[in-house]
Amino acid sequence: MDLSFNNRDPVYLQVVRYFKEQIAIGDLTAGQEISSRRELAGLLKINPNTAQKAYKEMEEQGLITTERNFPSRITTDEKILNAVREELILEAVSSFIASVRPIKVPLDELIKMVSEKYSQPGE
Amino acid sequence: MDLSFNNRDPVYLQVVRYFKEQIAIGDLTAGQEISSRRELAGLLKINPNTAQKAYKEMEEQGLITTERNFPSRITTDEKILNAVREELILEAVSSFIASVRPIKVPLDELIKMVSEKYSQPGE
DNA sequence: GTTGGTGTATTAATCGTATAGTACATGTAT
DNA sequence: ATACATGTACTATACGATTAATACACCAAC
Repeated sequence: MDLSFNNRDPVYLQVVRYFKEQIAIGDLTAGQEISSRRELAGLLKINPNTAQKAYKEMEEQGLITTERNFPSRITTDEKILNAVREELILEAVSSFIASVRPIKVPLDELIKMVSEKYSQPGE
Repeated sequence: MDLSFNNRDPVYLQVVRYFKEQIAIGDLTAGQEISSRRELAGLLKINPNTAQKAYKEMEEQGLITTERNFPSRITTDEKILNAVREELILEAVSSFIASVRPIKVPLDELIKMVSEKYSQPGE
């Protein structure tokens, strides 16, 4: 589990995002059991309450389910799972477009830069 | 001056970004006089200190210069001015790539979505 | 010299986030 | 039964960033 935090966004949201990415690429699949709050907190060296907040957020979004005091699981609702990938991509694209539109950059220049950067392994 | 704020990013940074965009598209040019802190604050309905913080940030980045208590001006350093556009675009592209790389989206899918979204007038 | 507009500096108040600490109910395993 | 791990809930605190409030120094114009 490699998760490097940035300072701007709330930690619990970065955790949520990490799980969404894992779902999007299929590393987390329907019904799969995930770490307990306390275990995750230990792994990421965050406070258990922060982990709890992240899980609660995911719960409200329907990404995970928890029955009684069993370890939480990824939802089995394929509809939700499939939507995650689309959601992440759409958000990224929308945000990108919004950033760049005011500057009136020609589309082909954008595409060229994206293509070059995307191939490069370096950051 | 149309600047709509979002709630996540600090206002003073959004102001800085706005000025950078104006510089990038040539609406603000070398040596041009800009609003005073208080005037800007009145226009945007923000606290004068927030305007001050934005201007101070721009000053530190060399975007504007202030002599004594004269109104601040856009720098005449063309080198800096030309770099602004590149900087904004590069930041946007880098951030976009960083968001999307973990999801392993095929490049052509990305390009397709960007192209479609960029043409659409709607948000 | 007084007024009013500059930029600047300092301090106070606000707010979201993160953390700490604790407690509780539930269920499993020994 | 006991011990332990689970999820959940609640309060309190700390901290940093942001914003607000105020005051000050400077200078031009009248």
